[in-house]
Amino acid sequence: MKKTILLYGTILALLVFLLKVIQYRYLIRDLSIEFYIGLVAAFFTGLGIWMGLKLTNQRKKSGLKAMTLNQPQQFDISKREFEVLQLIGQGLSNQEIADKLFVSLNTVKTHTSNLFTKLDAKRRTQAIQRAKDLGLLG
Amino acid sequence: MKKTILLYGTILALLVFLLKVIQYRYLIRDLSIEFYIGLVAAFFTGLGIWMGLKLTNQRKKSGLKAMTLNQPQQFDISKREFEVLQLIGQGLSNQEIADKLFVSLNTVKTHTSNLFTKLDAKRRTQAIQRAKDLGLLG
DNA sequence: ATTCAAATCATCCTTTCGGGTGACGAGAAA
DNA sequence: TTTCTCGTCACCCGAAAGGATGATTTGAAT
Repeated sequence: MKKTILLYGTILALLVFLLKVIQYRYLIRDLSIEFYIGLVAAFFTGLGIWMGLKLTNQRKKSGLKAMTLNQPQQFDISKREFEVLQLIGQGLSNQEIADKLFVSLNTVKTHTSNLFTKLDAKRRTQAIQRAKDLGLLG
Repeated sequence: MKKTILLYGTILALLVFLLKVIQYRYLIRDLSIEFYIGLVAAFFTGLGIWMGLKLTNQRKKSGLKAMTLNQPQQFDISKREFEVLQLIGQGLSNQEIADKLFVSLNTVKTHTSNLFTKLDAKRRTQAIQRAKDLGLLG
């Protein structure tokens, strides 16, 4: 980051210097101040976009780190609860989850209740949101 | 997009004009051309970063799958239904959606019913999944 | 003017969810 | 051994969600 700022400042200084040189060498100072400004504006707009992309790329990288799946244990979520959470995220009903995990509907409901408490969610749709924010789900 | 370009050009023109005015009014033209350039550079760098973020935000949501979000109209989903769909995706209950959109609970239920039919989903959690698969939600 | 889609709201009814509580066995940890 | 967590299951009850159907209004298109 410091490198970027330094590079940035250097480019700016160089550009100013370059313009100065052109200015004093060819004496076109009065002819096209607008041209200069337009040039600088266009150049730095592009540079800004580039920087913006770089910044978002870093965010994507950090997002990918989160995408490498945070461990549910870090949020007091047990393995079984996490299984249920994943199935909820896939849009399954409690009954379908129960069938898929070979347990009773009541068991699934217990797990979901605990999940909602631990994720601070009131609904399963909210739980999905929370889980994704926490990097627990893709 | 055209609006953005127009706005952009307008801002640029205004800035140039402003500098011109300052230049001829206070006769400080020779004193600080670097200052002008720096100002313009900083301003347009910020503008570029802002534009870059705007551009990447729109592509960020779709992630690895597609570059742009699909339009809900392509799936016979009306604007209002899409609004409801988005709020569902944010984990809101029907009542909360009704409050946020200033309509009755029954209206929201009608929209959700139509959504489930159009998305071939049985539950709202499933609808979220389908919508994301179709590139309708981030 | 007529047609049509969208948005709105309603009623009735069923299913699913969610909260609260209690219980019991297995295994790990103290 | 005792304690504790985890996973399992049950019951009750209220809230939320979902299905089916019909009605009204408004705005846009024909």
